[in-house]
Amino acid sequence: MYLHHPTSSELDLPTVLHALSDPQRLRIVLQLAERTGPCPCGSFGLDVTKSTLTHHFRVLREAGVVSQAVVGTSKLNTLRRGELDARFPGLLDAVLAAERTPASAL
Amino acid sequence: MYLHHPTSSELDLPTVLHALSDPQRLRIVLQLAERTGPCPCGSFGLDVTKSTLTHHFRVLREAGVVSQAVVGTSKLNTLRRGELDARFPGLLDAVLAAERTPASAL
DNA sequence: CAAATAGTCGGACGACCATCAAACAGTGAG
DNA sequence: CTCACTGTTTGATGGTCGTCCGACTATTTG
Repeated sequence: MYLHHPTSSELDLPTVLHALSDPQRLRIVLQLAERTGPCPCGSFGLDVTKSTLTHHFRVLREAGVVSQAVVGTSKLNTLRRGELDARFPGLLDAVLAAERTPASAL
Repeated sequence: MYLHHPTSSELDLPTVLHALSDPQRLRIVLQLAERTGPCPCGSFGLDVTKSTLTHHFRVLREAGVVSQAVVGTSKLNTLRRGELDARFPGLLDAVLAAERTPASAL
């Protein structure tokens, strides 16, 4: 079972922005950024079905936002900070900061 | 003919990211950032129909990315840099920089 | 007034999206 | 071996998206 991950130079801005434009996926990315190590799909407390979860992680992986490694029965997810920062400097940080700041804090 | 523009605190991250996730709209935003003053919808050299153009500008305006002012027979568009930077610091700049940098320049 | 210009509106189209339910597959523990 | 766990697959549904066409409105200019 091979999992395709785009290389740094294959990263496409509209595709990445689209991957980040969904609230559930944004929640995943934020938690991934705040955790120290790789973590399985089912550990994000999202209120959606397993199949929907699979879908969201596939979108994130194919956009190049997340990398997935098969370990035993789980898929361990990691934020691809390095690649993202190389191709789109500052983008991920800005998105994370924005997501962390509620509108009320203005 | 009233045009709704969301206020700074009404700006929603997924909505803004979605507005920016389309190649045509990205082109509009980039040109808007590189120009000095407000400019009408038809001045971006996009290869789409007028009605498609209307659609894209509505998406951008309703997301709060662009502000539109009716002047005579045109609608003058301006990038809402201030509001965007206030609510999502660094986001617009990162997107613009990313859009300006081709994948080949790595 | 007539023509040209700038954009809108409604309807249509195919494509894609987020979601679910149900059945399935692989791995690890008892 | 069997059960529990993690995630996949398939198929479906309702919704949204980007796009077009054609008709329309409103403004400016001749």
